[in-house]
Amino acid sequence: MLSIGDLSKRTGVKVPTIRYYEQMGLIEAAERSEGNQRRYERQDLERLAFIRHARDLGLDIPAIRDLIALSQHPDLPCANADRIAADHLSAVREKIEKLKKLEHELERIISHCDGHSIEDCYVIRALSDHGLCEGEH
Amino acid sequence: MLSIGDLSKRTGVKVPTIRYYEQMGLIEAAERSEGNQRRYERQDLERLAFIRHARDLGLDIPAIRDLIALSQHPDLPCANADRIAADHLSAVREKIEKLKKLEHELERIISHCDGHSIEDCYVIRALSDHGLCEGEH
DNA sequence: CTTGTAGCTCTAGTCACTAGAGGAATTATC
DNA sequence: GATAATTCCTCTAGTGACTAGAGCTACAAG
Repeated sequence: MLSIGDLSKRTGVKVPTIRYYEQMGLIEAAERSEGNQRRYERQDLERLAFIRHARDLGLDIPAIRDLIALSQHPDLPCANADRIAADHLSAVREKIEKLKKLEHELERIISHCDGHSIEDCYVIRALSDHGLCEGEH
Repeated sequence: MLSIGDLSKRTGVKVPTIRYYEQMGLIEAAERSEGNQRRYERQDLERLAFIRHARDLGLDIPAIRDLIALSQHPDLPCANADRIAADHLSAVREKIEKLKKLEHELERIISHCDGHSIEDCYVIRALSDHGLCEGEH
């Protein structure tokens, strides 16, 4: 039987976050000690590690809820789980594309600035005048 | 003299967002009509376009506040403005790196899944068992 | 038995908006 | 000039995934 602090140390998920996940329905409400403190078992450890892992991959809570639900029906086809992952992958790729555009624009603006006064500062001027930009954003 | 709606149409910034920017101190409190409605001038249009542009580049509100303050001292050196942009560029690059790692991990997980049952689903298994991952995350 | 740590609940704060309620002002139409 | 439609006002609360803090209780060590 683990306390919430033990669970936290073993999974790297902070104590308030564990309580938050319980509230969000990602983990079942834990059993309690006589003094009303949460007590966990190995099962909960695994569940929380799963959640942690999915969060690290950037999945949001509704997606994780879905994956947990799916994982409890081992006999179903896994197309749905694959779809959740694939959709997330698309979203990640889109974000990368957007950020790359920003990266290039920022590089360009910065490299154009000669570093003298604000009056001539290309950073400020580029922000003031969209016409100095390349591409749309 | 423009109404808030006119300003919104011309800059692409939504009406409530304009009011929000006023509240955040990014734009000065506008003059009011007799009936207490905001009235704007060309100056405000330019300021708002500047803000919009900076937000599109991903700068946060405190950074924009700083840039606005700087832009009002044309005689100062522009090192500070450049630094804000350069710091933001670093942050953008870090995000890209993190997302690329996620992208690869997701690709790997998805490609390993044979698409049959949840029981064997690599997506679910990879989440359950960190040992199946490459790299740290 | 006391002290210190860890636990409990509940509320509010983060960021940059967005949505909605309930009411007043302005503009367009008749 | 009356009415209707649209826009505007303020204020509050909600978003996601936590995080911080207040005020209190439980438990372990010495």
